[in-house]
Amino acid sequence: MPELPEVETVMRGLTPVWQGQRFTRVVANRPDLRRPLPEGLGQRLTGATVVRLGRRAKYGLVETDRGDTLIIHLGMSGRMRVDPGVLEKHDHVVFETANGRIVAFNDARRFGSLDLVPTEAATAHPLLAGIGPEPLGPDYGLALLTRIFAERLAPAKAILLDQRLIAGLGNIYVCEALHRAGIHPETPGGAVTRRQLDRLLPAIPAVLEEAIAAGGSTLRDHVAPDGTLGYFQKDFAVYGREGDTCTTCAATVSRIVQSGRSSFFCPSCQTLPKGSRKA
DNA sequence: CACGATACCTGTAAGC
DNA sequence: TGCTTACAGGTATCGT
Repeated sequence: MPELPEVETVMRGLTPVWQGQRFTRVVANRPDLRRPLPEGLGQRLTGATVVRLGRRAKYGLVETDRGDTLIIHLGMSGRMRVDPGVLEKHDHVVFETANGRIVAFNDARRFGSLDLVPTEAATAHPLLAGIGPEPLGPDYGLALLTRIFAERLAPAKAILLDQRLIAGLGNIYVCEALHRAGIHPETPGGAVTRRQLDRLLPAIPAVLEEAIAAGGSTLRDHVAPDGTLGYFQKDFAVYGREGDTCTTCAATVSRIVQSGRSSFFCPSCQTLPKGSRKA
């Protein structure tokens, strides 16, 4: 699930709960998620104070005064439940802080992961080392888009999903950004026109920032009404709207499958450039 | 190297 | 109602 905006929202929601707080108890209820949990996670975190919370791509980062950084990935179904009251199935790791707050990492499918590494090694961590520029960061621009699309045969959809090329985009926001830019998801990267790139350039940060704003607005006092952080409702133009009317024109939204994943698009707004063939 | 297919795991909704 | 199937917002790995 969680793509860049959801992870950003989760970390912003956790900030007032954890910032400056000391972990008093951290309990893992199972030995692994997608991968084994770090050895001695509870012991290593207990007594440490959170100095900073942040995000890189779809990874949440929690830096402590012991020089360690907790790296959180929510996978497809991961959520942070704040002050959950009663623990539920799939509350795999439970964090208690000195302010009496409780946060449960809940992940039914266990595609998520947690790791704890020295802060100076965090950016070199295998999970983070190969990740491309942040679309809301200083290295994002037309030069980046031009570079990642140029001379590629892979479809535009696959290029934007590739975390090594650009960070944080997932299935929803790629579909939405391509729709705004008028790019058919099967357009080979190298066939995307300059005109389309000019539209994509503002479309990507716009869909992300609008989603962050929508997530933030669901966080009344920084925690969603049901105590969970990780999912929020947003109205999408094409994602999940197969068979419905396009929000921009009168056409019907289509769904195709590309490398095993659904792509939603408007066949009227999003066209293949003349002369190009589907990737 | 670049790309697509598959596996990982559980829950939910739709179809029969 | 029950059983079966398809699908879900991600990514690592293994083919071709």
